[in-house]
Amino acid sequence: MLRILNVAEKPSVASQIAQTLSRNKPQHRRGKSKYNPIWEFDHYFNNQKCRMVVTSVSGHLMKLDFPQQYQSWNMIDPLELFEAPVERFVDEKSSEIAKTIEIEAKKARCVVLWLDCDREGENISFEVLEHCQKFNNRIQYKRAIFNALTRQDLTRAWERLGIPNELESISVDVRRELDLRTGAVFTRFQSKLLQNMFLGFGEKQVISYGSCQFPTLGFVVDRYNRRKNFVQEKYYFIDVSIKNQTQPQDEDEDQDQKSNYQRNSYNKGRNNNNKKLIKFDWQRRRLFDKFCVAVLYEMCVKNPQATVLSIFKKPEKKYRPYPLNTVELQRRCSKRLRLNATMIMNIAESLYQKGYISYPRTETNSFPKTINVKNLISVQQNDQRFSNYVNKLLNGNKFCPPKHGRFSDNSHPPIYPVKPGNNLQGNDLRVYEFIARHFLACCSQDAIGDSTVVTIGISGEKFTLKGLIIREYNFLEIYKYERWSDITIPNFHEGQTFIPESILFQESETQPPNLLTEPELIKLMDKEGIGTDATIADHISKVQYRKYVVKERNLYFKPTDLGLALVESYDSLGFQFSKPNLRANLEFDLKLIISGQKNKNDVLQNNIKLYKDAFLKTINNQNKFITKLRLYFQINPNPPIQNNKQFLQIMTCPKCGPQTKVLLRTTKNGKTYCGCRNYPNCKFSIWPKENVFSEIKVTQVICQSCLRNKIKSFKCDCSFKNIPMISHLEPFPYRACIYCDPEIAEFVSINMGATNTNNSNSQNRTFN
DNA sequence: GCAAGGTC
Repeated sequence: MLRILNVAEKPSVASQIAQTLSRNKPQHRRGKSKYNPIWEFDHYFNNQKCRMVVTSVSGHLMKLDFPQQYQSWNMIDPLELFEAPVERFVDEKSSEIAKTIEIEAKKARCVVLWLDCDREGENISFEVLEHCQKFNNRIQYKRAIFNALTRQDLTRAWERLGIPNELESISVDVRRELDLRTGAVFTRFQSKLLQNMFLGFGEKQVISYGSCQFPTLGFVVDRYNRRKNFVQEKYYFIDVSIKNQTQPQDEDEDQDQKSNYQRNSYNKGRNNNNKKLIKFDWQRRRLFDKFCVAVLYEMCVKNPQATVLSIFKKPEKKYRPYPLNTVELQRRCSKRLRLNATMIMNIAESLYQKGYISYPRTETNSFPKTINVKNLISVQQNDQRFSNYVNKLLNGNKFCPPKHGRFSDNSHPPIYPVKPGNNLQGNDLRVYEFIARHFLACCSQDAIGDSTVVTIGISGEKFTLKGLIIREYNFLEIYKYERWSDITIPNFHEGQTFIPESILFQESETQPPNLLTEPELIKLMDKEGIGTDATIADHISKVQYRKYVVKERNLYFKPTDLGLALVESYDSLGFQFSKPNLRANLEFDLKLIISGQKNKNDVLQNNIKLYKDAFLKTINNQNKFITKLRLYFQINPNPPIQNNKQFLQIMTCPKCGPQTKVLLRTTKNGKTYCGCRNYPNCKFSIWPKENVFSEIKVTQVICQSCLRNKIKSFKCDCSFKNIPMISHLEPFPYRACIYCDPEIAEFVSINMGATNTNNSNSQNRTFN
């Protein structure tokens, strides 16, 4: 029978597809990975009976990385990582999943790719496809395109299978490669520089750079600096109050008061408790010109009679929230429950695994038509905390269909509770309860009130007072995370006049902004496109883990010296690493790749050039960079390695050919030598007997002697053109061939390593 | 020992 392999992005989706298409009768068996089972059932494909095999990966199947010879931080110049080859291979962590797919692909005629319908999903599609084709090069393939995991969507996707979108996938390849290269280059560079040059950094302390980490850090630093550099300014305003629960007086009730105002700020109620006063807002709010406010104030005091100019009444609403997506879950829980985003996501993940809530990684904030929200509401009927309210929604007239937000990931619905959370405890309970209350709130009506805005005039100045009477709390009854309060004010009528309780000349100062809180940071990252709903929490954790940022009082993010030093160092060179622009520009380019307006290589090469130029500039201006760092850290008087000489290219490798360089290197024991970049594949190396390599320079001179004799016999194609010269030999500079000059031979030994020739004498030969 | 993005 025709056998079709179906692969989803995660086990839950595989299960959903199998349940739906099989009409709830799939057979279940274990795969090689215990987390990714296989479902089987009979089905029809183009009216032909087929055997469906449905399984899943867990996110990306493959990993992108440099080949093994580029893994050494000590032996590889970070600069090389801009051009070094990169390899895509099955991630060790996914090896069992890959095995399942291999086995099933061998037996299948066709693979249908049910990966999430987003950029990453498109990329994973090609990873899965490539892996299938490796073991079955005749396998056919199709892409299932679906917007939700509903029967309707899945069935339609099955009936109208398409092809994977290669451009979308390519855009992800570009992002991955750039993130890898730039991350590795700058991480190694900064880590080594700080470890070697400054005190206080452990040999293993990684000072990472990442295209999302740095903007995240940048947001924190930016707010910190705005606060630090804030200049307080005095401002002035007029404060008009009336007595609370006092009916306004008629104008001629107390003529004596007027004369009192003329003397000074008169406060009729000064013996009363101030809390009993109701303050009007000055329509000018505040002015920075003291004299100006003083003049206006004097006018008011001289003629303090207030006249009610207008009374404006209108209904007012407090809007219920949109259906919950991941970013809002993190932002709101972080704000209201004071949990950090990583913790929230871990809890949400575990609630999802235990079946309490729907899939928690979603961008979608509107419910698809296929989901009956009333059924979801009824889930909460048995929960004592919610049963009364649920009753009002389902049996009263309090239900209102949720609003439609404008975000969608075309795959997952908003987050909602799936079963009652009666047994939960601690933070699990708090997060669950938030999700449940939020869900019920978004199925409720907006809160309704009546607002009254009273405007009065005193000597030409206007003051307003706003009152609010809440008529129906509606969603606020269940959503305890938001407040809306009655503001009771006395009754006024237009044209009415009265003498205020007090008119005061007030001065105050502008306040610096607070340090950044986690909900604010989440909002900024989301807005500026730093990270995704699923990774924002990771980036926030990472900048703390890396000690760039600390959280104070479990509330405010503050940059550390390290965080500030890094941002300022790159800033001093004019690089916007800590700003969101670079990432945003890349995102823009990726969209152009997808729309076919730019090609992969252009974007890749342009961006590599951008970062490479920045890196070269960083190295060439290391002093500038280091000067900034010295403001925060002390120089290590005994640096372990001469960092700047670490990666000098000495010559091309006589064994590997002109593409491969021989580099100046240092052993763990601090001994300097030259070694082929291709180590451990090539063991060619030059060992000085004394430490004579510190001044090695490369020349373009060809050694005629070598061409004719010894070297050639070692199959070292001596067409290499570079001859090191060693400076401490007289006359300076001493210029000679490192291979055949007897003077040099006294100072160096050359290890050719194992060669492919049959000449066993050629191994480990020295020059003596 | 490095990134960001999927995911368990």
